[in-house]
Amino acid sequence: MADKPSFYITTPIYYVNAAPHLGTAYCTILCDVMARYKRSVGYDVKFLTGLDEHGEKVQRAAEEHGMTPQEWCDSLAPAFHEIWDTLEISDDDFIRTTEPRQVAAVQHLWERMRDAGYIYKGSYDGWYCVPEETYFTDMQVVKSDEERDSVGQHLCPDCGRPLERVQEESWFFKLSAFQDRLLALYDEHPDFVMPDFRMREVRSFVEGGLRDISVSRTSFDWGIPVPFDERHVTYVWFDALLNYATAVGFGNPDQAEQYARRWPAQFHVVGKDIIRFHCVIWPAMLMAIGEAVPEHVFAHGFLMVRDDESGKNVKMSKSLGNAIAPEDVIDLLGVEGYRYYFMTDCVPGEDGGISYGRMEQVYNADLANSWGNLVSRSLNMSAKYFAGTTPELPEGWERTESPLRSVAEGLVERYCEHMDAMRYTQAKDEVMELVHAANHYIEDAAPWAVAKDPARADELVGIIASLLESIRICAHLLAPFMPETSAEVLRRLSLEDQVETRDLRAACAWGGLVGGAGVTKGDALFPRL
RNA sequence: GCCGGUGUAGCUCAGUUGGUCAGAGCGCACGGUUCAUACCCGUGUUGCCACUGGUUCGAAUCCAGUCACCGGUACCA
Repeated sequence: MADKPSFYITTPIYYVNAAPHLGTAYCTILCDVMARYKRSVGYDVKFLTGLDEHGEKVQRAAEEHGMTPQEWCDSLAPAFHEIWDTLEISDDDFIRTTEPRQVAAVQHLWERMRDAGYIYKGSYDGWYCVPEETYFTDMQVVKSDEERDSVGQHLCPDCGRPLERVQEESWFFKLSAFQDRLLALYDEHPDFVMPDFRMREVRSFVEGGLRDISVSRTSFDWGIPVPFDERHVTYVWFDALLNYATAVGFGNPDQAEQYARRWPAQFHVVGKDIIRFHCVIWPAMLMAIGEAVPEHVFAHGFLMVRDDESGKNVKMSKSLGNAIAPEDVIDLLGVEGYRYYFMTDCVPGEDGGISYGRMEQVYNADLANSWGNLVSRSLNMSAKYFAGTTPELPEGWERTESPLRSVAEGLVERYCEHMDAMRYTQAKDEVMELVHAANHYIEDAAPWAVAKDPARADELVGIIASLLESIRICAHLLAPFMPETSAEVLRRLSLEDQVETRDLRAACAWGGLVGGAGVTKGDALFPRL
């Protein structure tokens, strides 16, 4: 275990009040594919996801339901575990910010921050909407006033009623002190923020100057108490962001070894709406207490609903009635089709235009017609021509020339290069090239004709063997996207012992097929829609 | 307003440092085939490479301007 390099990847912690939706699932699957891929190339992976359970909104929702905040959170958490199980998410840890480990870590952070001198007490000024019981910042108010042409009136952005000016004592984090160090970080690590256009956005934001941020509240109490000022509870940044460090033992002497091994994280995958917290505030917090900053923050785009008629992308929303739920997609494509569609048809980093029409297209073209049918026709022929088994392989068969062998040459290297950079669409294209080549090869080689001529028996062995070998390799490469389908394909080739790969390059070397082994044709992997 | 980006076949997009760069996949049309999930294979798809100027022997590829669209512009997990 310890001899393998560590790879630590995280999703954001999702806000417990909102049920898991297509966007959170998308982000989590992005991470899962990376986690599975990294395991297959030999990393000791830790994949973390979890829930953000503190805050005023949770407290209020709990009261409305006649529960304590903790009871309320406990009642919502199972929905997340369920959907992640359904979607084959292979998380190694699931953190909830109400857990003792998080409370201890956050309080430890406060002490370290205070000792380092980056915390001071000040006053948080803002606007409060009494009927809505919500706070707004100056910026939010000004922006909404500009939008509705009511400048100077200070109306609630949500309900439009007049706001009250409020002042609240608060602890502040000296974010302003980190401008230069953040810019230096961006210079030294241009891929700290990915994709690169997000890096430019972050940089120009920081170049514009930084303000200190309020990190505690006294107006509600559902939060982690500030250890040296019990009237205050921790506000989102210090609580939520720290979860990534907490989960690997930050501030816990009993877990010093794990922390040393796991931190810093390799990847934080986040939505583009929260990059500032991850790319500015979070590294500044870590710098303040002298801890290492994460290697990469990857910002994914939003899923937009694409109108197949007009070609326009529209935001998903309940009011527009165009929202798509994970369950809807599962019903249409199945879990593996779901994962494949979102991972290979949306460019990570950019907004994805999704539609049911497109889902069907991709599923039928790639999964049913190309990949599924290739497996089907190949296994069928092997079983038919070789009495229910793979052909007996002559000594050194893997060294004989074959059109498919040359397509497979270097494939795993090209694939890995793309996967490492989260270019899933391109990694998939590489694999599909072999799938298409194999389908093409069947046409050229016409094994059904060869099979009719006993004198060409050796030729038939070569054809079927290279087909099955190509399928075996594709199954390995598609496994991060569709783990169960790949496992099933390998099982049908009697290669169940290859399912848990720890050395993908070796697994994808030409020649891993076992001859004379049972072949199961089985049902269609992806029935056409 | 300011900063950044994009504009290439019906759709999604590739096109490195300017000279087979006019491409791929999907969709669609037609033809062929049968091992297979009515699949697969082949052929085709009449594109002012947004517009206008400029640099150059030569630009989708460099420069300037115009138009259109998108993202960012601090407390939204």
